[in-house]
Amino acid sequence: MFPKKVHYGLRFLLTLSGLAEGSHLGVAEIAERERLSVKFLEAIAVALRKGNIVNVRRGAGGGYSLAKPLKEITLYEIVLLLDEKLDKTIATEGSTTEKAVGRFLTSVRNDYGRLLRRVTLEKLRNYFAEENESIMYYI
Amino acid sequence: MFPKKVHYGLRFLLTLSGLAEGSHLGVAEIAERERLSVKFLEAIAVALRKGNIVNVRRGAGGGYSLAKPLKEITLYEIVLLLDEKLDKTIATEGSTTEKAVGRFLTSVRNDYGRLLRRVTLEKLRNYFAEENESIMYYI
DNA sequence: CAATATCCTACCTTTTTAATAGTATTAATT
DNA sequence: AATTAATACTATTAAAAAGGTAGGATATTG
Repeated sequence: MFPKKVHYGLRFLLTLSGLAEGSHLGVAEIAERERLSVKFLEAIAVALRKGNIVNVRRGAGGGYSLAKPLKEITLYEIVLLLDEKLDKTIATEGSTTEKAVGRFLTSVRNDYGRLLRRVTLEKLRNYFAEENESIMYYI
Repeated sequence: MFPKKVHYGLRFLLTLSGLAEGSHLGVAEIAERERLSVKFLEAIAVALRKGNIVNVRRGAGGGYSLAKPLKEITLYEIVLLLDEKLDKTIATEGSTTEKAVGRFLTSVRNDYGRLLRRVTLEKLRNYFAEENESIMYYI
């Protein structure tokens, strides 16, 4: 249902969220930790930067950091930046059936958008924390 | 956001909803009215029949009819039958970030499913009725 | 200035979506 | 029973989107 870009983007942000205040992490480093393609992750990072989700510091010793805490980032922003499907308009022209179906599906898409806007990445962080706890028990 | 199959399927059902009780309409007839590919619409009709959304009468003089009124059909059923994306499971294995992201996105997908289950095709019919009214004014 | 990291453009491969064609099957009508 | 009108099935193809690669340009720190 969600493209890989969204999955990878969330893992990227999750990794950044573990960073100390004021520090940065490079894409190559993150890609290695997460076992993801460097080049593919680069493109995702650029998109997130353009959407003001992350800050960048270019050049040697640079990398990315979160522009705001996870609880202030909604899933809607992420999906909008990394999955172009959401904003392309549904045709509401043509025959009466076409118009009716177009308006109907548009209203559902709007409801879906509202749903995504209510979900923040704080929930993601909670899942992440849980996973790490359960690993702790093994040790 | 929704594939053509869903758009066409809804137009197909909308056309059937105008039918008198006990009568049937062939795919070729519907495809001509709606200016859709006969063969493509055939495949959609078969899927809807397998999902018990429509009844079929094969052979000469046959065709399709609604198996139940529009208000008893949810958008969830239609999307599930005509868009395979919704039921394929999201991976919740691998690294801790992968698991966390998997669980997070699965929960959102479930919320989306609940949203679709609350939407019935009665709303679609209302939009359709509106469109037809506004045409009436022109005449 | 050298090293390091992002940024940009173009390309390639695989998968999915959309559509088409031909044939087999079913059943009503004559 | 033959004819005809309809759905059902299988295979193929074309176009679009998703996923991934490659190389070099650009910026910035040390």
